Amino acid sequence: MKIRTVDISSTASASSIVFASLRRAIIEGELQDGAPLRQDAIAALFNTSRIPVREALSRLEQQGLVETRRYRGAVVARLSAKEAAEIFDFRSLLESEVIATAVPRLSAASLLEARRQYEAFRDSKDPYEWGELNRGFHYALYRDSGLDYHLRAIDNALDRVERYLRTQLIATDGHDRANREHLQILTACEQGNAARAAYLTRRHIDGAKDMLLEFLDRPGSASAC
Amino acid sequence: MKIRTVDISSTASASSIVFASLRRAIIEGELQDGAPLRQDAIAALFNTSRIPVREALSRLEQQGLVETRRYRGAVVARLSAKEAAEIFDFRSLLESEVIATAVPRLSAASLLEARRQYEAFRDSKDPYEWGELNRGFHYALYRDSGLDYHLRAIDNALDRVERYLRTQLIATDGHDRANREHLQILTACEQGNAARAAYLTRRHIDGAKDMLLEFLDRPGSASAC
DNA sequence: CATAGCAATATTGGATCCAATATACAATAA
DNA sequence: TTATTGTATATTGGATCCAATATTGCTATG
Repeated sequence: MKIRTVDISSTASASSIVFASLRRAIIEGELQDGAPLRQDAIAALFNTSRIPVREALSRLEQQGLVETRRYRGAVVARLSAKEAAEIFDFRSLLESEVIATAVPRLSAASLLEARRQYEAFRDSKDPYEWGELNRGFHYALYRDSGLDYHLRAIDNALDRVERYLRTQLIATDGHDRANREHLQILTACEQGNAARAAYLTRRHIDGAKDMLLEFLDRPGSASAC
Repeated sequence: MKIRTVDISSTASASSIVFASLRRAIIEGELQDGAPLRQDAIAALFNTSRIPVREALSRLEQQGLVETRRYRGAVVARLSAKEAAEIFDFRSLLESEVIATAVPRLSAASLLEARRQYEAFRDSKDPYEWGELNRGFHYALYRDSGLDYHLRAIDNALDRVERYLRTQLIATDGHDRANREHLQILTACEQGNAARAAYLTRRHIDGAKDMLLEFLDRPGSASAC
């Protein structure tokens, strides 16, 4: 049959919808650090009961995006400069490895997709799109590595720091710089130079870390965004 | 006051007890691959309702230890040889980095603890202790790195493969080999040789991966343990 | 006899209700 | 007035109940 099908058994449950929405709200910075997450309030927002909310919160906690204290509720997880720095180091290590694995296997389709995402990121003026577009660019260059477990770990790590990354991109010339570096990485990939792609990726992330830390140190930038 | 106190606010909730117990049962291989996890049955075991069980299951799913299909329930997550291999590569990358960071900061207490754990692992005859003792040894050498995020990722990765590791340790001379390698790593750490500790750790994990894959390929060993 | 259709059962997802705990605030005593 | 105690309210954790879906087994029909 030639009809477009949907796997109904995998339609979203209430708890997965709440989970996805809260996750997005947190990584986009809409819910600020330390903001309390009241089960009742969230349940009311989604017109559901507290049960799916609690399930979503426990998943978010497992992922490190919220912190829960018994009988006191959940808050958006805070991130110290030290933790942020560590997560950037984590990404640097993993992403350079992943791209080195991917480059020899890169399909033409993935390269094309990467270029498309590169241009979309370059041309976007909306900081709230940057997170997705940035992920799209890097993911296009990573996916042919076949390292799914690594990719999930990278995604989780990005979830933790994305909002800080955005504030830094907004407040500095980070967007221009990211564009230049993306183009370099893309070029290395197109040339099949895995070592160079890995090196550039490492520098890309290390540089972002340094800029972020410098930015966080700057007085008055603590609670930006 | 001189009374022995307990932080009551951090006593365990039902769901966290169920979570910890199920996690242990899975990583120890007591619950086999693909085994169904019936909410009712588990709730009865713990003399509780299904609510904490569901929360525990959703946390375990987030961690990749169980797979859930809507309205069909949860099963212990299966692990293909390919995924297992990737997780070993993941550990290899992270653990060598972490130990390299830790070595220059290793305290005497941590070295002593590592030696204690090394001996306990060496002298243990009970394969079901090996997992904990192995973690104890490595963790003692990692903890001074201060890389908590990395350590959590390593723990999660180990959770996924520990039961396969044990079957392989039992069925081959893996325990002896691990002991020899542990001693080498420990010695390098005591000598403050970070690069060598990292190199040995990488080889330790890569070697375990190779032995496991070879073991899994061997006909008839598929559903061992 | 094999198979489609249907009913009965099992199981999960979610809603509502109750108990345990924390927080805010008023009352009281030094 | 200020610290302390008691109380009311808010909030979470868990139990029970109901609805939605999957699975199983039976029946009827070709």
